[in-house]
Amino acid sequence: MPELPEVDHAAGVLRTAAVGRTVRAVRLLHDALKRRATPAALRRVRGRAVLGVHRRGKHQILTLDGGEVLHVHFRMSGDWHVGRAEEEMPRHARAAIVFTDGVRVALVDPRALSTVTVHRAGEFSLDDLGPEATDPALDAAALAARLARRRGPIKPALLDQRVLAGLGNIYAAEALWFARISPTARASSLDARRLRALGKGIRTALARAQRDPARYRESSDIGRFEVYGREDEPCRRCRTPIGRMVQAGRSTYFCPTCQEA
DNA sequence: CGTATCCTGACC
DNA sequence: GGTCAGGATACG
Repeated sequence: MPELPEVDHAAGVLRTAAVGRTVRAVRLLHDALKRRATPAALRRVRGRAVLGVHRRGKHQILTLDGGEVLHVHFRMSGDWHVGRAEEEMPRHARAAIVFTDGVRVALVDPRALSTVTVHRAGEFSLDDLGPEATDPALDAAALAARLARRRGPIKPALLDQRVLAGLGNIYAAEALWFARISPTARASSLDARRLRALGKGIRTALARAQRDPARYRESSDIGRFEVYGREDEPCRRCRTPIGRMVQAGRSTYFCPTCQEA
């Protein structure tokens, strides 16, 4: 269930499993994923060694020794399962990378919205992505520049990966709560003080999750988030019941009292 | 800018 | 049966 902390963790799992191994085959097991990569493209990665695994925003990038790139995005519900080729495929496996030594990394994704694509040497880029949400250089001035032309509300702007790479629906809400900024505040109208708070809020929200990677696996534990999913429960700062609204088709949770418009 | 769409599963 | 889900994108 991937937001940035989960993808970062998953990329580490993939790195451990894949780097230094040689691809025997990449298999796509669901029609939705097959639509994005031709059999010919998949054949091109056979026999290639994995040089590295990198994360950029919520993207995972495997670089191969022929310069090809295998690009994976989990979207809503992807995760890796590491096993061996002779084992039964896990439930909801939608793709698998099988290595020549028998190690198999399966992409488990109940909703089958993940993407796996193959790119020839030099033909892959993520140039449209904004700076990493976790980048310490993302100060008030940098945020102001990213948000200057966004006339709409701040919350949907934070979800736009061209503005910032890596922030998702949960941590956008969390960051705004930490920064005490209303999700409806106009993005381009935030003053320097609130931009500083926002930068800090983004880092606080993400760092908290990154710090204890085990915690993200527990789906129902109380206290995992400050506002996300807490509609009608008391705000942890001011006890006002947390509100919920829909912005750009996504749920936004917020405190109507201590997050200023 | 918001909305619809891709998918499946969990829950009411 | 309907609603919702942690993402991205095509479209109006």
